[in-house]
Amino acid sequence: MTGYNNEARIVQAIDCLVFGFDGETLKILLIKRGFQPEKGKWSLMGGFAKMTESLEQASNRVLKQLTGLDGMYLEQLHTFSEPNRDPVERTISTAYFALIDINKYKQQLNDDYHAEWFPLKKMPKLIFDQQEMVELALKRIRYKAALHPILFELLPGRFTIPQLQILYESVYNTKIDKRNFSKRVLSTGLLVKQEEKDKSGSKRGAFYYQLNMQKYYAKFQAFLNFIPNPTNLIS
Amino acid sequence: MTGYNNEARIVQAIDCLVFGFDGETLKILLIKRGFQPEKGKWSLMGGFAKMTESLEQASNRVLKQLTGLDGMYLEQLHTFSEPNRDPVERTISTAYFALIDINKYKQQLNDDYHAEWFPLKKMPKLIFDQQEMVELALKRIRYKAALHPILFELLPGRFTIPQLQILYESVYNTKIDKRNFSKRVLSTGLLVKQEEKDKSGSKRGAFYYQLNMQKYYAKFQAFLNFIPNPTNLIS
DNA sequence: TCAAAAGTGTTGAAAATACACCCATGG
DNA sequence: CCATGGGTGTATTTTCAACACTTTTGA
Repeated sequence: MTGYNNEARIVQAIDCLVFGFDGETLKILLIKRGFQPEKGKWSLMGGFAKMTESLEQASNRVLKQLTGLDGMYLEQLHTFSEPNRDPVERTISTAYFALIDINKYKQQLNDDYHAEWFPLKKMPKLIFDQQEMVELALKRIRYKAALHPILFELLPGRFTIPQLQILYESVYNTKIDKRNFSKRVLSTGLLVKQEEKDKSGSKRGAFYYQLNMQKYYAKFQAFLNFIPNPTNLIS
Repeated sequence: MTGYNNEARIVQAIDCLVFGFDGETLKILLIKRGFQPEKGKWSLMGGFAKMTESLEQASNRVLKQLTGLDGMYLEQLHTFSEPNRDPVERTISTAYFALIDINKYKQQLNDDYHAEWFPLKKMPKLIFDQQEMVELALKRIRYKAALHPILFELLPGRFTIPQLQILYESVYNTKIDKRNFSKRVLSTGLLVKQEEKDKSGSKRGAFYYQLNMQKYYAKFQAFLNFIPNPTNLIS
């Protein structure tokens, strides 16, 4: 026996949803397709699984090509398998989402793929079922970030509490009381106050914080509360 | 252009993790493989995606074959893609888990697949990476059931609060105070008290409850609390 | 000196926990 | 009549939400 006889063999794709935060708003990285079909349209960065690599390896390979980055936060989102989702040929695609520090993103790779960051509200229409992928990823991020500290993946190694608050506010499209917010995040014990201040955002300056990586890994799976009344937000 | 040239084509499998509750403990439905490879060993019920069906359709097809049931709770768990996970041939498998009312399960189908329910603690070793699938499914169920009312899918249309409590206790392998438990579940507003009692478990009898399906669908995504101190349980 | 953002504390309300006794009934 | 499981209430603690003023400093 050298294989499964009589079973269909299907092209297996991956699509990568890359999110970043520029200090103001959550953004997604899209490429301008340089090939058919849908040449010239905006799309997610994708690729195909090779015979000898896992889908995680394929995603990391594609993300490295696109961003120059390794070892970023990457999570399997969902596998999309509608028979007609790809007009070229029956294709099954597993979507992954990545959260990166937008500052580490390698600008010079832009040109190869004509990649561009889009605020989610200004995102162009995407090809195939990619719109659905983005919506699902946003839901997942909002869900998970209400309970787990994933949004730190979007920030540089040092960040201020006001920066962090703007990030949460932009992800949930809401305003949060700053007194309660800082109490909540500091009570997790994940943050270590630095001596230096970030003077770029104000005259007085805001203290930098860093993640305590020990506690970050230890508490990642715990239910923490980052968002007031999450029940009201996630419908 | 009639397809993607030069891309690998891979056999796409699905594996179904079927969970049930017998009033005492959470169980999983396994089949005894009647074919190679690993003939005679216990395994999940699986199948292959046909060219013209989605993976959801494939899972439902396979589950109908196995259990005789339609329309059960079914959720995509994860896609497993290690190149060597299947010794026969490179195969990618998307795992789905189903929660069913064990009483609706059609016993007569047993014989076709030599299917059997196993308490999770007494589960035999499974083939390939199926052990990993079961562990991941359990994690997902525990996670989700702490916040959302999915465990009702395991119960018959009418059930008592003591039955429900035993279910939660067995899923989380813990003891819960019955006064606080009934307060918690009743406060969700999801349960409708019936006039009749279940006399099978005690002389006095326990009132039956039914789900208010309107509210069940409406509140499914909300964060409800079914478990005390979930942070301590889910590590 | 003043505009603009950072930082901090208290109080009341709501939710969660701990805990123990009475009830109904079949045998 | 009694053993067994079903059902319920309260007091305490903890958590969450609402809310406003002072500090710093570059321009």
